[in-house]
Amino acid sequence: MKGSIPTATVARLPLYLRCLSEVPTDQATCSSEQLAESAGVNPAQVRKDLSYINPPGVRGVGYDVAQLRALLRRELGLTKEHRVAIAGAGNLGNALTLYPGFNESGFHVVALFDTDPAKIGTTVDSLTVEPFEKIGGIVAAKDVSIGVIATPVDAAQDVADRFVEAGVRSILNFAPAVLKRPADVEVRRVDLSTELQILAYYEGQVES
Amino acid sequence: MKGSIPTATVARLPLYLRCLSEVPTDQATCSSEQLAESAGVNPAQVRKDLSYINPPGVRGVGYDVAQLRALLRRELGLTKEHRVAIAGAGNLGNALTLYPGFNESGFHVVALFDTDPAKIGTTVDSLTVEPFEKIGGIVAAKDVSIGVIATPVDAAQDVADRFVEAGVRSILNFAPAVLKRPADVEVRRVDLSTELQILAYYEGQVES
DNA sequence: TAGATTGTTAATCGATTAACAATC
DNA sequence: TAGATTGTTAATCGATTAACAATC
Repeated sequence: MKGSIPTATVARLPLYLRCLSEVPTDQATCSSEQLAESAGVNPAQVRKDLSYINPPGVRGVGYDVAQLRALLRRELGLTKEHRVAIAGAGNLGNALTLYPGFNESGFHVVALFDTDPAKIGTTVDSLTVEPFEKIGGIVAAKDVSIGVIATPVDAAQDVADRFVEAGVRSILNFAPAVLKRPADVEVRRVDLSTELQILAYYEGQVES
Repeated sequence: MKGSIPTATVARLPLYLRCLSEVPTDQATCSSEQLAESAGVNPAQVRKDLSYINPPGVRGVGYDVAQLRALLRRELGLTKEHRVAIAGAGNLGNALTLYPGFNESGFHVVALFDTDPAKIGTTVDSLTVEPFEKIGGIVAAKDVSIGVIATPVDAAQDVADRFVEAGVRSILNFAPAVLKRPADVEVRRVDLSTELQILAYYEGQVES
C-alpha cells in the first residue's frame, strides 16, 4: 500500500531537498516563496506539499533549512543505505553504475548483471559482471532493495521477474517495456526515446 | 503555445505507438482493450486519448493498426528527422550518443560537446567532441532542433543558455537543475537520483 | 504594533473512468 | 439480427492555487 502523501507531492519532495542546497549557507531559514522560485513551482504548492510531513515552519519567518533538510531526508528514506543492482552492462548500464549522483544520495550499486558472455566476468567500477542466472542469489546475499533495468527491451521482463522473485520491491526501468509484476512492486519507468518524442510533438505545435 | 491535446495524453501517445508493435502482424485491427492491456492503462483512457487525434477506429471492429501507427507517427512529428546535440561527453552523454533507441525513432545525434580539454577533439561514434563555445555555431550549421544536457549540474544553465541562444526550443535535461529559459522553450527533465529517491520513499511506506 | 509568512480552506482546474448510445 | 467495440458524456477523482486567518 502506498503512503498517504499524494503521488504528485512525493515526486516533488526530492526536488525540494535539492533546492535546499541552493540556499546560501548564511541563511538559517527560507520561505516557501524562495523554495518555489528555486523549484519552479507555485509557493502555495510548496506549502501544501510540505504540510503533509509536518514541516519545521514558523509563520512570519519561514522554514528552518537544516531541520527541513533532515526531515525530507528522513521522509524519503535517505537516512538508510539503499543497495542497488543494475541489469544490463551496456553503455547505459555502465553509465548508471558510474553515475556520481547515486552515491551522493546514499544509493550504492553493489551488483551488475548481463547476459553477454563477453561481458560476464569483466569489471566495471570494481564490480564483476555476473550472468542473469545469478540475480536471485546475489540480490539476496547483498541485500539489494532496488533493481535497475538497463537491458534491451527483450530481456526486460525476464530480468524483472528475476528481481521480483528475489524479493526486490522497487524497480527503475529504462527499457521501453511495460513490466508485468505483483501489485506490491513499485516500478518507475524512464523511457529516453519517449522523452524525445514528447519534445518532437511540442516542436510541431509551435511551428503550426 | 502548446497544442490542444492535454499534456497527460501527449505523454501517453509514444506509449501507444510502441504498444502497436506488440500487436501480432496477422492482426489488422486492435481494440482499445488490447492496447490498454499492453500499455497498462484503462481502455476508456485509450479511447479518450486517441479521440484527440481523429483515430482510424471503427465501432465493433477496433483501430486499424497500420493507419493508427502512421497517424501517431505523424502527430508526434516523427515523420520528420530530428537532429540532436548532446552536451556532456561523460559516461551518461556517451551512452546517450550511442543509445540505439534514438536512431530507431528518427532522432539523430549530430553533435557532442564538452568542456574538458582532454575530451575535446576525441571522437565518440564518429562525432568529434567540441567545446561549449562552439555550441552556437554548430547548432546553427547542423540545424539542431533538440538539445540534450548531460553535464554536471554546475554547467547545465550555461549550456542551456547557449542552446537557447542558438535557437534550440526543445531541451532534454539530465542534470539535476531547474533551468531558467524563455516560455517558448520546452524542457523535459529526467533526474535519475530523483527516481531512486521516489522509490526509496515507497519502500519506507511498505515496511511500516 | 506592523510586517512577514505559514498552514489551511475552498474554489478551480485538469485528468480519469464508468456508462452507454451509436454503429459497424 | 446479435455481438462487438468505438466515441462521448457526465460523474468522479485528484491536483493546483488563490485567498486569508493564524501567528510569529
